[in-house]
Amino acid sequence: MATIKQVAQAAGVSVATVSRVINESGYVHEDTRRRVEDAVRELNYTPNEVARSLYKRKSKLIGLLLPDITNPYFPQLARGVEDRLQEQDYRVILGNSDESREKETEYIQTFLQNNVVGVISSTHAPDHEMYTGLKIPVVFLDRTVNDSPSVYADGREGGRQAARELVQRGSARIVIIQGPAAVRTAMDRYEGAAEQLEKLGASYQVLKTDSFSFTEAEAWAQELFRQYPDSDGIIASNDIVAFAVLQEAVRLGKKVPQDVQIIGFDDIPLSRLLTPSLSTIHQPAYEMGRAAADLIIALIEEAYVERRNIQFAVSFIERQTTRKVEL
Amino acid sequence: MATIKQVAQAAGVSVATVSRVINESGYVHEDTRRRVEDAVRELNYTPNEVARSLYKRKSKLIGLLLPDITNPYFPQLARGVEDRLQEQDYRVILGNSDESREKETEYIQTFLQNNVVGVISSTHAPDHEMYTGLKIPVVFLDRTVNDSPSVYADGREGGRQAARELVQRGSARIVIIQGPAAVRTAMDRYEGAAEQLEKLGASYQVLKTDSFSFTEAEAWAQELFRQYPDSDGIIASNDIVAFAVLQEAVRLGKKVPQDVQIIGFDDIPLSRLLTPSLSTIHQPAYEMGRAAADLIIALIEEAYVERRNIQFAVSFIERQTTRKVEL
DNA sequence: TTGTAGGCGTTATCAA
DNA sequence: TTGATAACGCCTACAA
Repeated sequence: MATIKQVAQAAGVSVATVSRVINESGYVHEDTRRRVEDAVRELNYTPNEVARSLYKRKSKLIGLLLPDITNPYFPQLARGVEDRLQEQDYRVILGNSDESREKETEYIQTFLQNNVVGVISSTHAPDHEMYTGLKIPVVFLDRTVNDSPSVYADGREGGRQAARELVQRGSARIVIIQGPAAVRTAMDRYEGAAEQLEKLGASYQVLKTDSFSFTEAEAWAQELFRQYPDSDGIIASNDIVAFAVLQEAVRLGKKVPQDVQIIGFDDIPLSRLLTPSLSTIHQPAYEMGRAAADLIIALIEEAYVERRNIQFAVSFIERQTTRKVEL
Repeated sequence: MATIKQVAQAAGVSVATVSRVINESGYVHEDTRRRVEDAVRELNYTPNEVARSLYKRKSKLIGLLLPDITNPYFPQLARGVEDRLQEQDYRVILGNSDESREKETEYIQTFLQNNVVGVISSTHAPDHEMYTGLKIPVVFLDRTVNDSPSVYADGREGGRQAARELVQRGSARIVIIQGPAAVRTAMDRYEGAAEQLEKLGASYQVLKTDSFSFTEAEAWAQELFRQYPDSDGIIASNDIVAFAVLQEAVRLGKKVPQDVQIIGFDDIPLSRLLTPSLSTIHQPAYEMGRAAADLIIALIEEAYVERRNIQFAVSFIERQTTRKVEL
């Protein structure tokens, strides 16, 4: 990697002049500009971001903290974030927190040590001091936070929709699978569903679970039908759990959607390829990622940002785990 | 963020001394060490990695270049890489290349600008000059490369296994779905399968496809049964395609695995939750990610590294899209 | 229009 | 055992 000094030498000017042309700042004669540009090309020079970062006390790096990239919902968020950031010449440092405060703090710390200019986090502890004390902007992604910048989907409405669709399609003994109580979004979905079912005067049961993980999804699915064997409509806490529920239902010889209808949440890419394909509540994850990136960039680059809380609408995606509604 | 100067002042020593204690280098009196440590704690000081990086001309950053984190196979690799790197205090800058040379070069460039000390790449162009010209170590992940450090699974053997298992379970009109010709691993799988089928004297057909994407998987599945309606055994190019094939088979009223058996490749987490669950060739993605991280760290920190090419064994995971073999 | 020089936060060399 | 100080590569007053 060539340095600015070498370019200066090659072009027969001072480093200041080189700096001026590459940053397009200050005056520089057309001729010398050309000479410098030639030298830059010649030496294949690109500025050392580290030196820049040291001087300016800020970088083009943004920290992205996700619970677990392995969970099928997050890659889409990550991709959205990354794509948008990339377009604006920012780069992302990735961290998997596993919802652990300790890991989160550690990452935030090293983000800071690397002069990141902002962080996008999908955390359960948005009001933890590790965030509130931060001097750089933070955007909470997939988390509802009122007084801090955030991008999220309307989980509550999603829950309502799921409930509505199920009832409309004739389920009468509905079970809501409630996700981890600590996860705000999971609770939103649950509350929305419960609220709507009550409003409709439908009876329902609740199965409490405490994680979204692959491995445990199967166990819950079994538990579900053990406790509520005659349930005819399941509102799953997310698509993964819905996959497991479908599998268990089939194993028990139930017909889906005839005997039991299932609705997931998230609309991960594979739910369309499931057999039968999964009816679910769609969250525009990729767009949400992009929006979060947009927001953090705005917060970094602009003095004032109007819309600091961006809510995305969710939508019911009708596929094959729910019955056709009679018109 | 406190600086070393502030710590020095607080401890009543010079920055050199502070540097010595935090780096545990050179002599420093026990008493002053304590004073410094107190100051460090007091001010909550952590060294600025950017300044360090500038001086040392290297960072604790490693670039990770993946085709598309959204493809269910990659998050596991990424997680493995990230976990291991994190344990050794390295951080990862993530990039999605979409297999585009242009994007790859751009990322490599900015990685360099940020003083990354190594890159882990899952590229199709390992011998492109952007890699060969690099002065920092590169590990190719999920790509077979003979003369460069790499971590990969034995795709060829995977293909053979898939073929063997299918024949053993009675499929006689097998179709191999061949992935993108440009993708070495896809070709390995294909060749392994073809080779084994020939060896077994089994007849087979080939359906050529040119990407692994979600959206097109369905189209290929349709194409597959249009061209080979009486096929009774499918070796899919990966699990996603297998998902699509299963879906199409069911749609056509075929019974799986009675009428047609299906074998996937990768063993993405959701294939276990599919209904019927997907028989597939397992690649230890997470471990491969970790191994790649181990390898890059070794290449960075050690003068000589013995095992520069690490091959992982694959294994057949028997689930429900293949018949039980008669003993 | 251009160049000099100081400083960003660290580390390492060299004297003291 | 400790402290000045140069240097890493860049940017920006300020001077010329």
